Amino acid sequence: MTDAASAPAAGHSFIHQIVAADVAAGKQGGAVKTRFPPEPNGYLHLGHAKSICLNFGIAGEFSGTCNLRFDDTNPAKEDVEYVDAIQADVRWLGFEWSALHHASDYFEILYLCAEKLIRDGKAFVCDLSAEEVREYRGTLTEPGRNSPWRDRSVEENLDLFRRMRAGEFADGARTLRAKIDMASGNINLRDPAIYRIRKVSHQNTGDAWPIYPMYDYAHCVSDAVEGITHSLCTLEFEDHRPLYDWCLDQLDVPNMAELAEPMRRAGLTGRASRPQQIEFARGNLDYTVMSKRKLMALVSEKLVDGWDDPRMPTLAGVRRRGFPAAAIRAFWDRAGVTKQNSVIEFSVLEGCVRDVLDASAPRRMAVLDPLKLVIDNVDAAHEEAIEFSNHPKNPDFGTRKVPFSRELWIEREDFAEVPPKGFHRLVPGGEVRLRGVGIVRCTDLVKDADGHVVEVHCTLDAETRHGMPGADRKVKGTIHWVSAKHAVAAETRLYERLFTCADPDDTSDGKTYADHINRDAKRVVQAWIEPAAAETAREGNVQFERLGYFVADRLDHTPEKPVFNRTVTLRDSYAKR
RNA sequence: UGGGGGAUCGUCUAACGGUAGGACAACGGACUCUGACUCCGUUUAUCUAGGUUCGAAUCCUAGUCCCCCAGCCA
Repeated sequence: MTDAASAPAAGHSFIHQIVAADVAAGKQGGAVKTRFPPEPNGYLHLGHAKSICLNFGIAGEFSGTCNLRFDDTNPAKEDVEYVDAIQADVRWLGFEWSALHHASDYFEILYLCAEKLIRDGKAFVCDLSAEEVREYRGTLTEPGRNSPWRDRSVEENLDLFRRMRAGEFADGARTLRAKIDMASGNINLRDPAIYRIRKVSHQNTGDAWPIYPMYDYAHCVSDAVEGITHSLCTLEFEDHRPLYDWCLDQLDVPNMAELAEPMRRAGLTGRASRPQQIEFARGNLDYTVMSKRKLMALVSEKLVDGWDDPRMPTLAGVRRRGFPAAAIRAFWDRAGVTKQNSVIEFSVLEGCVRDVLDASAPRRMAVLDPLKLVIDNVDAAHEEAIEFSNHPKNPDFGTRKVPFSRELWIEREDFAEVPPKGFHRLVPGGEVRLRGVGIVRCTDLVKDADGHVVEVHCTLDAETRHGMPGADRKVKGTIHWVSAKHAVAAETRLYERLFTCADPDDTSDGKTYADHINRDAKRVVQAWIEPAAAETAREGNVQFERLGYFVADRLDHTPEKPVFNRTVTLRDSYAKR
């Protein structure tokens, strides 16, 4: 990251340019304050990670701050389980918020602002039912009609709104609506509801409020009272921006003296701002789904083993899969930030994961599909510990001892009685190097009644032992192994992509995402691993040489009963042929 | 046929009137006690049509295609 070419793309995004220009012009006193505002109604996924990286990234680059704010204005959908999980996920991703807030902490402020709108004749209490409101709204091509309640007096509106707040009316009986323009081409401006009656207990405020503010109204005010300068959100909010601006222009939050005390009570110590909303495109990935509804369905229909299933694109899922947080961050840097809808290939993410893991994961040996290899010229009682380096390039990783004996497990696919063209591994009469040991020649096979090879015999060329003068002799292949006597049994969970097609959201062929689920995306295999691998700490990444990167499961793994999840395979230019 | 956005290699992105560049993918090759890593090389792009200009991905005009919006969800 030393030159412009390798600098993070996000650093040169159009948003970066806007912010840089604002800072240079001294807007907002040159301050940069952002926020990541999830609704606590589900787990965070890779798409959220883009927003997190962007918001915290921009704040970091401009020496600003970034808040975590729970956009919890709809108690019916929200739960503390999610507010806890979201905090854990943001921290795991590697970010620390400047302040933690809830939109619900601002209910009093929001209420005061609504009264101001009413006093200024900019909002009214509407008695229309939900269906009636829909009828009055018009359509995309026809203007709407004014509500018959639109011209109530300020006094009546104030009285009614206070009684809404007092809980006098039933759910859905009335709403508070902004008085804007029922003929606007932008439907968001056709007198949108800003408060609704919902006698539902809230995960943060309990039963204190029978009315709850709507997103468009609550979000801009929340941004303003937190002193946010740049409010970054996704493209679908572009036509909400006029409403965002309308509310703030009517309210002039920074100059509302009556907010000083409530802001202090909400833990807000800074000055309010006049924030600006900037929209960017969501980040989509192929071979997965990212909508909360579909992820929720995968969990509730038990198509996966929970929100943190390693097949899930949730942050909890990719974490359990073994994707390092640094790889997720690098991925969103590579993907960039623009206003173009796009679907990024999963291989870009895998590339980032391999980059990080190649540098950071210690090497170990494991055999997933064992075939017995007997070295006839090694004594049956022979045991030795061979020293292996833990990383091929970085000596800082140190070394470990790997036990070696007469009988080994090798990978079944590393032996072929009739080798395909280009096969570099063990064949009858052929030679191959046993990693760290020396060159062996296959001398014999043992087959079962069905003709399957169950045991391979070979002899070790003593001159080629590691450290011996003949060790440099070239052979085409090197294979990994585990000493049968010393091997530790481990459960390995092999994962592949969750969907069989690149765009599971595409329903043009009459199928839905559920029809494209890859039922074989999880395979559990009993493996033999070298003793040092069993000692891996939970959530520790390793590379099982020639197989892939694996992570010791953060919940189930113990040195006695090791459990590894396959994070990603190694690139394999042979398998592709 | 209302409003708001967007179109550059297969994918993601850079360019801010001056050599269409990078990453990932793919394909070759070198190296290798991981068919990994690393290194080298190759293929492939400005939605269309006009216009302005010495020069256009960029500016103008007219089209085309794609995305979002009619919750008392966010």
